[in-house]
Amino acid sequence: MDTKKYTIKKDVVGEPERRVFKINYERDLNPDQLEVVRTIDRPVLVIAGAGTGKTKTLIYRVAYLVELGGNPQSILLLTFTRKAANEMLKRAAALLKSTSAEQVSGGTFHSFANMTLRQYAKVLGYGEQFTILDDSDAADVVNLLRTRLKPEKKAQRFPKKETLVDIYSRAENTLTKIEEIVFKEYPRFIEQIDDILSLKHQFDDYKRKYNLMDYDDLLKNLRELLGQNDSLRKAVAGKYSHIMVDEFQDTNRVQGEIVKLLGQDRHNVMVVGDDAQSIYSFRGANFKNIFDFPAYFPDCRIIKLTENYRSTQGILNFTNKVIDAAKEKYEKELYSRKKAGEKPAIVAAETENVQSKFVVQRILELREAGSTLNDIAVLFRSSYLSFDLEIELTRANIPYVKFGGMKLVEAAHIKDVIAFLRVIENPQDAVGWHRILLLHPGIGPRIAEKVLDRLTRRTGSAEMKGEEIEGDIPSSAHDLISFIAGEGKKSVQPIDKVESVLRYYKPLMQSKYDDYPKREKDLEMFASIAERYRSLQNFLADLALEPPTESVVDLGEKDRKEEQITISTVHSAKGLEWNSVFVIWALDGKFPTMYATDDDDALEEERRLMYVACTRAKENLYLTYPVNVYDRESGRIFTKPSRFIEVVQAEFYEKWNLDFE
DNA sequence: TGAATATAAATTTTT
DNA sequence: TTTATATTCA
Repeated sequence: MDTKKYTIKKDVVGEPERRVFKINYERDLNPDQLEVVRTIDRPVLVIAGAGTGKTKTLIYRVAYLVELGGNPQSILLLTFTRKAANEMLKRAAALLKSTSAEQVSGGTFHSFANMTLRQYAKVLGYGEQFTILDDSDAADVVNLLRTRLKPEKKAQRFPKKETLVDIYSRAENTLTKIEEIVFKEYPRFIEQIDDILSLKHQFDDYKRKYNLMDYDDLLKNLRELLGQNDSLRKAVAGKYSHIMVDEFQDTNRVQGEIVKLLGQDRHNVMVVGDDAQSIYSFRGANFKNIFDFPAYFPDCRIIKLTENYRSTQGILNFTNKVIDAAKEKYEKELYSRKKAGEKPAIVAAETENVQSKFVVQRILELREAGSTLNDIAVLFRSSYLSFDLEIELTRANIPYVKFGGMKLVEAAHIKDVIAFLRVIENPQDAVGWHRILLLHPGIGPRIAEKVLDRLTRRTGSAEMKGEEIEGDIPSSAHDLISFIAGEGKKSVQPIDKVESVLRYYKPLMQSKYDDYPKREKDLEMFASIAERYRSLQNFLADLALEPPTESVVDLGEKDRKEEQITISTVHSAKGLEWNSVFVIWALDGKFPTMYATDDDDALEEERRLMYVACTRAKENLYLTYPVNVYDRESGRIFTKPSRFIEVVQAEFYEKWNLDFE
């Protein structure tokens, strides 16, 4: 009997002509975008300039895969922020007129790492109920260890705890040696390199001992997990038919490695990025990941998106010039078919307050002219630069949300409450213990450590009882210990535990802070967030990984106001757009910040930051700066506009001179 | 003498 | 708002 071999081609489902799609991809997308959407059988690198419909293309690709019959859960979307991920999923669902796109897997690298590690922590010798340390927690641990080291070292000045954490974090994220980081970035501490290194070891040991992971550990451990165990990597990566990574220029080397490992077997990775918008190198991001991608995946297709749908040609001419001066980049000149529009305006104000008044008045005029407040944003380099403006906005009754800067979970009183919860969840959490012990009158660092010492000796065994801690410690410490022990035993919803903690904490807070009524509102806010959770562990993980992004001041009042302008740091404005954008403090010394002016790489990053800021604008762009600023720190007077504006020829902008009535 | 509290100084950007 | 230093208290 004859047998004949007959093969069904892999991409028969991929042939668009044969299927009827709900979405008309040819009509909605330009040829480049269409190619991105339809290239689903190999790695893809998309170089997408600002405003070129990057998000739209990603959404359409998700929709396309789902329409081809793909299971949404097997699509993994790694984005930079949860805000971005949610936004994307919502839009994809709307496009498909179904909710299936909401099932797409995804989140930030850190949350993905958290998810995976909770499952496989044991492989690495961790317990799966590990606690996540945020930056300031990590700094607290380092500080704890540092003070133990200190007594003999008092003569020399040793790096501050934040500096130490920064050094360690950079080393991890860029896969370089601590020695090298110190040598390059902090030469003044070279002599103390031995202490810095040994402290790092103690830090690592400590985290392991108490089952703690900081942000860097999440990534490092995920990479280790995928890199060292073939079958495990196949199990994790095998869950996904397609992997897409947004904002690839802002990934660091460890994240880059993770992407490689995930795509190693199936070559099913698509990454999107714009080297001109890389603004997170201070966190170890390396836009060279973009250049490395084709080297690692030689079969990848590179697609550039250069048609800009966001800004008028007038704004593009300006922003193209700003980025032109950059040293190393993928060449691409953005163009737009929108009308020429107004040229960007550069406005010199006499003082900071005049600058604020100008912005306020202009906002009111734009509103008169029919713009909604939601279409207006004010951007700045550093969060403190908006203080004066905020006062003027309030005075003029213009509602606003602020992004960037201090977040709810960073406020001291919220951190206190979180520390209580963490200790209840994980009694081994020494950092948490330390913090809540110090809240009690009569307990300072010394006594706190004494108590901790006795506690940790005990926690190895079953439960702890306040009475067992004998000796000369204040009765308030006994009260605290029995309170925690009591709460730990209860099996109730997270919100109930929060309520008990608040009852216990409020008197302490009132004696510690004079402005406690204001803080009580934050606590209520916090409790209402807790209500959404069914597990304390998830609640705490989310607080560390995906905290509410709005700043403290706005959270409570948010829902009252329908229309509001956005004020934001440039970093937090990434990926967003508005009709009218004000960039305030475009002053040399503030933007670029003077910390960057003697470092070429840092300066390049500042330039890209300015580029990101200006490309947020669709129609109106205003750059303002006060001309007479005395900087207390450096003792210098700043008078010149940002050097990034200075290089642009005068024909590409208008200069406005302010006059008074 | 050691430890808690009062006082003074300083502050980029974020998962 | 937090962190290093000076001062006061036990």
